[in-house]
Amino acid sequence: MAKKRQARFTTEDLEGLPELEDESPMLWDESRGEVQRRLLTAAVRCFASNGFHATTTRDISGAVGLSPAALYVHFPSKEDVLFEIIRTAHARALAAVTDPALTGIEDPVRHLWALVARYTEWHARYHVAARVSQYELAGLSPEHYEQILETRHRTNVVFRSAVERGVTTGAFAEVDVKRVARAILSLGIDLVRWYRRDGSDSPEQLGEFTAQLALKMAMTPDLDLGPAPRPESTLAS
Amino acid sequence: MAKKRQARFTTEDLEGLPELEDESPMLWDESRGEVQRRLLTAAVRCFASNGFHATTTRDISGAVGLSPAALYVHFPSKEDVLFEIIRTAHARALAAVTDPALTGIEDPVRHLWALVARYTEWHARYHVAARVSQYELAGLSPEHYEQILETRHRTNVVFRSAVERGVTTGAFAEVDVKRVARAILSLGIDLVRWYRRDGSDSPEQLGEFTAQLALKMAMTPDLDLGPAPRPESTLAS
Amino acid sequence: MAKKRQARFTTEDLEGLPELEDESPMLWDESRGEVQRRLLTAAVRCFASNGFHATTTRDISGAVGLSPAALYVHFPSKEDVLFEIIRTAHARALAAVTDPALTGIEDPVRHLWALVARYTEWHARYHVAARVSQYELAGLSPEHYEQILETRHRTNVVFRSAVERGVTTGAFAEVDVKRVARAILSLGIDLVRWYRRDGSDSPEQLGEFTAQLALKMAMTPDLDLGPAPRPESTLAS
Amino acid sequence: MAKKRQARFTTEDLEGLPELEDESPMLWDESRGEVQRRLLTAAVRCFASNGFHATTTRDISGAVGLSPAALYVHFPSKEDVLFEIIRTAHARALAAVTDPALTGIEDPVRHLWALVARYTEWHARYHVAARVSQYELAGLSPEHYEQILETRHRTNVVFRSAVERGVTTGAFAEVDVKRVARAILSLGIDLVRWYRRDGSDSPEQLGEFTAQLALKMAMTPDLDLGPAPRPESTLAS
DNA sequence: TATGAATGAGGCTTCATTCAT
DNA sequence: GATGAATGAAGCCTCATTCAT
Repeated sequence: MAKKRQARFTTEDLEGLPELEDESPMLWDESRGEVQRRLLTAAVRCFASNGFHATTTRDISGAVGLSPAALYVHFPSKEDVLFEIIRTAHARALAAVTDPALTGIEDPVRHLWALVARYTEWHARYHVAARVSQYELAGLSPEHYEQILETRHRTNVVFRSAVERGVTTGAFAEVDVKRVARAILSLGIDLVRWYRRDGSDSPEQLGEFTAQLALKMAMTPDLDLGPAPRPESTLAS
Repeated sequence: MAKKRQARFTTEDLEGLPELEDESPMLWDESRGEVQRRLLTAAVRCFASNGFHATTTRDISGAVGLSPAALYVHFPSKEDVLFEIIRTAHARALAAVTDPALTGIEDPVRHLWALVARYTEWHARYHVAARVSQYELAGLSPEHYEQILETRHRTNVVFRSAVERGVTTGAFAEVDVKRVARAILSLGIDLVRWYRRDGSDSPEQLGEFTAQLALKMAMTPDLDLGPAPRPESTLAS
Repeated sequence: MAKKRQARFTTEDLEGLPELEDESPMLWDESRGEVQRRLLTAAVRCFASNGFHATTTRDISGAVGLSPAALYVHFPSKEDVLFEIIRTAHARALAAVTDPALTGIEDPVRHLWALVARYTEWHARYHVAARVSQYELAGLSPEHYEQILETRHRTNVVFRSAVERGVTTGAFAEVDVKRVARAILSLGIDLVRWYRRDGSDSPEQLGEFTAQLALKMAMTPDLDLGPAPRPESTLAS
Repeated sequence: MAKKRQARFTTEDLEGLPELEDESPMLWDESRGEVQRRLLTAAVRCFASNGFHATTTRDISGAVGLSPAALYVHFPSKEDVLFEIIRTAHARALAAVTDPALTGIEDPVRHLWALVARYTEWHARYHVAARVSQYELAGLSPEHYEQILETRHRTNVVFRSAVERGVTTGAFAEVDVKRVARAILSLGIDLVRWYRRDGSDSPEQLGEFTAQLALKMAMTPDLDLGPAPRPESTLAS
C-alpha cells in the first residue's frame, strides 16, 4: 500500500454522505459543545471504517473542517476520543437493557423478548459507533479498558439473569444458561460486523427477528441426533 | 502521549507463552519454508492481540528471533503477510464446509448440523487466526480485499443453501432463509471475539452446542407474541 | 516516487537492447575475467542511467544474471566497481591523447585538430562509460577521487600545451590559452550529456566536427563588437 | 563498508560557508515563504555537492536548522524539492534568453552574441543551482521529467533559430546549424561542471568570452585540412 | 564460484502532539 | 477557539554487505 491506507470510506467520501449513515450524532450528551459532538461523530466514522490506528487526527478534524490542532482544544488526546466513544456506546447499550420499563416485565418470555429486541435494535441503530466500541478496544489505555470491561460485565449479567429466570421458572427449556446467554449476545453484537443501514432490515425489524431466534434458542429443548458426522479424512484442513 | 500503544500481549509475552495458544501453526501450507511459517504464526498472534496497524514489523520478526529486515526476505510487505493469513484462513474455513463428506449428507437436518458444527469448530480451533481474518480486513489492499470477499461470498452461499434445502424439503420450519443463515454465520463467527482456549468449551463441544442452536433456529416455527414491549420513555437513549 | 526510482533505462530494458549501446565492453583489460567484465559493463549502464547511488548491487548483478552476493566475489565493494570504471575511462581517454602518433605531429594546427578529434571521438564511442566517469565522481571515496583528479590534470595539460604551442608559434591567433583550452575540453566532454549512438553523428564525424570548431576558436582573432547588449530591465531574472 | 557516502561538502561545511557561494537564494519566487526559500537554497547546495540520492532530508532541513520532519511542512516530498529547483532553474534560464530586449535585436551577430553572453552568464551566476538542474534530472519522477524536457526543448529552439537566422541572412558562414547550436549550448552549459565563483572569471566575463567563441564558430568558414591524422596503431585504446 | 538468508544502518515519510500567535 | 509551524519518535522498507553452504 504505497498510497493511502485502506480507505474503503475516506474522509472525502464521508463528506459526501448524507448527514448521517447511522444515528451516532444522537449519542453524545447534550452537555458537550457542538464542535465536540461533531468531532466524536467524525471519529466514529473514521474509526469504524479504517480502525483506530489507521485514523489520523487530521482525518478526524479534517472531516469537521478543522485543523488537527483543533482536536486538542476539545480532547486531551486521540485515545480519549476513542474512550469517549466506547464509554458512551457501552453506557447507552447497558442503559437500553436496564431501562426500568424492561426490567419490570414479569413474564420471562416477554422479558427476554424485549431485552433482545432492544439490545439488537440499539446496535443496529448505532451500528457504526457500536462497531467501534466492539472492535477497537485494543486502542484503549489499560485504565480505560478496565473501565469498559466493567460495563460489559454488567451487560452480560443482565442477559444471563434473564435466561436463568426463564429456566428456573420453567418458562424456558432446560438449556445451558451461560452458553445460551452468550449466543444471544453474539447475535445482538455480531450485526455490527455486517449491518448496513441500506439493507433490508430496519433496526426494529432486526430486533424483532433476533428476539424470535433468542426465544427459540431458549425455549426449544435440545434435539438428540447423536454426534455430528465427522469425516476423519479431511479433519486437518 | 508517547506511551506505547496498547499491547495487552506484547512480543515478550508471546515468547513466554506455551508453544501455541491455538493451532495456527498447522494452518500453513507445507510448501512454505519453516521460517515463513513461523513468521506467519507470529504475525497471527500480534495482529490478533494488537491489530494490524499497531503491530510493527519488528514485533513480528522479533517474535521469531529475527531482525526486522528479515521479514522482507520472506514476504514482500507487511500487508502481504496479513493477506496470506486472511487468505489461508478463509480458504481453510471454506474448505471445512465444502468437504465432500459434508456436502454428501442427504438429510437436511444432519447436513446443517454437521455444517455448523464443523464451521464453528474450525473457528474455535483456529480462533486467533480467524480473529485476524475477520477483524483485520481493513488492513488489506483493495485488490486483496476483493479477493477475500469472493471467498466469503462462497461460504455464505453454502450456509444459505443448506438452510434453503431444509425449508424447501419441509425438514425445517418456514423460516426466513437469508436471515436465519446470517444468524447462523454470526454464531459461528462471533466466537472469535471471545473464545479462549482455556475456557470451558473445547472446539468440538462448542461446535456441537452451536449446531444445536442452529437447528433450533431453523426448525422451530416462529412464536407469536405480538410486538415487543416498547417503552417510549427512554427510547432516545 | 512510490514505485521504483527513476528508471529511464532499467535493468529489463537493458537486457532487451542489442548487446551494446556503446563500446563499453571493449574497455576492460583482457586480464579481467569474463564475469568481471560483464559486471563492469552492466554497472556502467546502470550508473549512467540512474546514477551511482540510485543503482543497487542487485541491479548490477541482476543484469548479468547473478545474485547480489556474486558481485562481492569479483569486487570488494560497489564503490570499487565505480572506481574501476572511472579509473579505466580516464586512463583510456588520456591514453587516446597521449598516443605517440599524435604527440609526434609537428604542425600545431594539425596537432590540435588530431587531439580534439581523437578526444571527442573517444568520448562519443564510449559515451556511456564516459558519462559515468564525468558525472559520478561524487560517488568515489576521497582517496580514489584524488587519484582520478591527477589523471584529469594530465589530460588538461595536454590540451593547454597544444593550444599554447599554436599561439606561441603564431599558428593560432592571440587567444587566451587557458580559456580556449577549457572551452575545447568542454566541447569534447559535454557530449556525454546528450550523445546517443542512434543520432546522426558517428563518433568519427563528431570528432571531425568538433575539431573544426576547436580550430576556429583557436585560430580566429577576437571580434570587437563592444559589450553585449545588456538590458537592465530584466537582469534579475 | 559503512563509511558515509562521499560528502565533499557536508551540512557542517555548508554552515561554515560565507552566506552564499552563488546567487541561488535570488532564484526563488517572492511568493514563497522565507523557510521554503531557505530550504530550497540548502537543497541546491546539498544536491550540487553530493547528488540528489546521496542527500538526505536531514541534510537539507538540518542546514536550515530544522528537524527532518519540517521539510514536509513545506514540501510534499524530497523529489518535489528537486523538481522545484530544476523547474525554476530551467524557467529562469529560458526567461534569460527570451527576454524581449534580446529577441528584439535585429543584427544576427549581435543577437547571437547577446544570447550566448546572457545564457552563459546566467549559468555562471547560478552555477550551483544550474548544476543540479543539469545533472540531477534522473532524480525526477517521469511526469516531472517530461515537464522539464519541454522547457529544455524551447531553449534549444531559441539558439537554433538564432544560428539559423545568421546563416540564412549571410551574416554567418555556411555552418551546420544544428551542430553549431548544439556546440554553443555545450559551452554555455558545461561550465556548471567546473565553474567556481572564486576562479578568475566573473559571470559577465565568462559570458563575454563564450559569446566570442560562439561567434567564431558561427562566422568562420570551415577549414579544409583533410581527414585528421589517424594512427591505426592505437585505435583500440 | 555462487547464493539464499540475514542484518545493521539508515532513509523517507507519517503522525500525535505542542505552542506561539 | 483555532491554527500553522514544528518536532520527537517511530514505522516501513531498502540496501550494501556478510557468511555458511
